[in-house]
Amino acid sequence: MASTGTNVVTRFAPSPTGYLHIGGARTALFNWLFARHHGGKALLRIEDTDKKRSTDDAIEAIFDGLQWLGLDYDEEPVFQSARADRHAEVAAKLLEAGHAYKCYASPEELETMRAEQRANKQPMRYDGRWRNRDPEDAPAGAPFVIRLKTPEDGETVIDDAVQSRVTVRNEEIDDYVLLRADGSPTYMLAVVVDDHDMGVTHIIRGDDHLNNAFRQLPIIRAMDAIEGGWPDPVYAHVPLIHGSDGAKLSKRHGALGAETYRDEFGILPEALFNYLLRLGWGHGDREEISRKEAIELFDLSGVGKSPSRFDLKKLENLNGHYLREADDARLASLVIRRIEGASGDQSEALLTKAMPELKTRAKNLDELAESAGFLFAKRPLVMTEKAEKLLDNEGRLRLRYIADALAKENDWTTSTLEVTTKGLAESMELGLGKLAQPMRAALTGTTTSPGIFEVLTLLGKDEALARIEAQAAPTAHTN
RNA sequence: GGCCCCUUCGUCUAGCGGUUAGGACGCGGCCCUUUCACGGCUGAAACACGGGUUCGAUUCCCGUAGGGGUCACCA
Repeated sequence: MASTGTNVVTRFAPSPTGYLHIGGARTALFNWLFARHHGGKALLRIEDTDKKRSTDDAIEAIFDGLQWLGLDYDEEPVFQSARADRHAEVAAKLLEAGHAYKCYASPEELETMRAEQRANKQPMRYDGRWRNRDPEDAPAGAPFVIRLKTPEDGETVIDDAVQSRVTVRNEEIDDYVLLRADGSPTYMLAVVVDDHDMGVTHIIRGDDHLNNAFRQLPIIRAMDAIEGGWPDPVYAHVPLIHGSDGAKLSKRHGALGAETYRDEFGILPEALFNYLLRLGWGHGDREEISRKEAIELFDLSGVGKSPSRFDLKKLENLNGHYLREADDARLASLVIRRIEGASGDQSEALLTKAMPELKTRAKNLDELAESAGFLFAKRPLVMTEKAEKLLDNEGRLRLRYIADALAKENDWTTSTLEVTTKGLAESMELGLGKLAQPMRAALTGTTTSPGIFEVLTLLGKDEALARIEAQAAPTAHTN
């Protein structure tokens, strides 16, 4: 089926040694987008061959991260560890057909070989010492590995969909191990076999695998020679994401899991989706791109060849954009658990009501939660230092007048309150700000908040007046 | 060290022989304004270097420098 070449099949193949880090997430995104763009299939494979480093928690974290980003897959995930027999079967075919051979060199022997190569400044490669040796020479009952017999002459050319034409001389590629002494497959064998069996047509992955492609291709070509039906896949090696210092993003180097962006940084999935899309891929001037548009626009020709650096500032800017677009009730449900003293349907309803005013002022969910704090604060409010300064004698005196005026207000709506307050300011020959700022301090305990009349209505007449009263001078004649 | 890849504002990028080198984030200024945001306007900011090819190079070729990746019975 893969030989028809018309149906696109991509795969994301993480190894579950940790969370879904940001580079993996982008690789997953590109694969998914490419498949969706072409109406093909997006597949998922867990490369859990290394049992020692793979954990169930990591697998869960990866599924969770992908789901959060909205990347879905067309078939059940393939677990590489379950396919060891098939990998061994292919190795046996290669061996039988003379494309592979048994190597009896011990790990210690190979280590000294490398040490010598290093000392002589030679390239460190397996020297093919068992390639043409008579199997009769094998020490009886000694363990052996199976190595691929790679071409010695000529060169291999890959027309990479991102890197364009890349050529490597075949002598650079050594006879690497396919099957370990214990009969288990190596990664190099497993990927090739799995990609073939899954019908993968386009291999989109980080360019740290570019060199691997030249090692994997010989397996594919050998199997194609043996039984046919093993076409070359299209390779697309995407440049890696670097940290702000220009070094490869790794666990030691600030590569965080998707859930960290979600839980700790308060990032919306659509924001990360958009940011990751634009990291390494561009389409003219387009910056804000929806999921739907991304599927329409994405193609490999838009992927750049140079590595990019991760920039949290830009992610947060994008997040602010999506926050403003997001549904109010959804945001309320996301943010409520981040707010002290807020819980239950009533709180959530109030949050939802306040959300249009709050969300223009936040870049992430934490800021959103912080700005909503005043809605749920208990009297007496704790004042910030700046708020305290606004509540000097003068401020408290003004609050006295405001309290008296607003207490008589029956129509507790923003428009009416605005008329009343502005009227009061006028009669006192003060700018509105001279009244609004002390009010803000009294009502929210801070110097920044949504519009003061929105704050009044959100709090309701009783609570608002109580807060103002709590800070107002006892009488209008303190002096 | 061998091999492979990369190089446009600080960052993400547009550009695909002739442009005042465009946009976005961030930064500065102004406007809006009850605070903070949002929004609008605006400013500073880039073709790594050296050779070619060409009437003409950011764009094509070759070097140099710098950066990155990779060299396991890990994946």
